[in-house]
Amino acid sequence: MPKSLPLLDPAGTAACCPPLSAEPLSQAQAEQVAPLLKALADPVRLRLMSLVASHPGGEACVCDLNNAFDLTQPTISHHLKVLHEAGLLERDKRGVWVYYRASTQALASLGALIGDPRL
Amino acid sequence: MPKSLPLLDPAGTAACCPPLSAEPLSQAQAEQVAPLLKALADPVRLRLMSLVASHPGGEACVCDLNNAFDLTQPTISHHLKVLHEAGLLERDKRGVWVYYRASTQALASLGALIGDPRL
DNA sequence: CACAGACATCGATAGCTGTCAATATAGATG
DNA sequence: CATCTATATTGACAGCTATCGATGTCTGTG
Repeated sequence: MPKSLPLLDPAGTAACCPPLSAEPLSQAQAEQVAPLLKALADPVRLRLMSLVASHPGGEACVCDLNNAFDLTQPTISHHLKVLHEAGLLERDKRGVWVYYRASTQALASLGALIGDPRL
Repeated sequence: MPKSLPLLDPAGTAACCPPLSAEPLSQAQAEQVAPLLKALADPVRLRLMSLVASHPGGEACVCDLNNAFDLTQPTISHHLKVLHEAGLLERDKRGVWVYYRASTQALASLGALIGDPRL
């Protein structure tokens, strides 16, 4: 049965941390957050996230994404896997097609951590 | 004379882009933003940013930072250089000591781009 | 000037990563 | 079952990067 889960820890990762400038991140926290940023820190993956997030309906089919780049299909597949394993993209296979959807929670947490509210 | 500058483009980089989910990033935009994320996408550098940003006065001396890690001084120096060249840390040499300060503008822009306001 | 301390740079090395071509898998369809 | 199409996996390779030890540079001090 669908359990009414706590709804936190979007990517099994980081809604964990106070903003960067509040108090210093522990090593454990840093090692938890870094992989998320690493997944995002690539031009192709940034555009993939953006394409998916801005797609009508909030999801995009791999077939659409492949055509947006001058890269081979395995390469795109690789980048999607990286983003998915980081918890930034959710997969949904429907028939022969696979749809990806951005994890708005994970993105929001990351954004909040980096873009300090104070200032 | 101090000019009342536009106040944008914090790191010569990215206050450039609409949030990820508004409309797809161009390749040029992605290639502009990715280096910032890459600089941040390392546990040591994340902690360095956090240590500096959360330090009283908003700045920290390298001598303080060195002791916070089990790494050699050249390695810390290297990471600081990466962050500085990305535009995320500002350097200020005062006598023998060097102080670093987080670029709150760059961080805010990045955070805004990633953590979509909608939702 | 000589020296000591703070920080940066250099050179080397092991490990990671983006890309591709080739191949596999899995769903739809005849 | 045979085949086509969409996506994933594998293996290989070039390029990047985190780290270190050694050394250089600059600054204050005796």
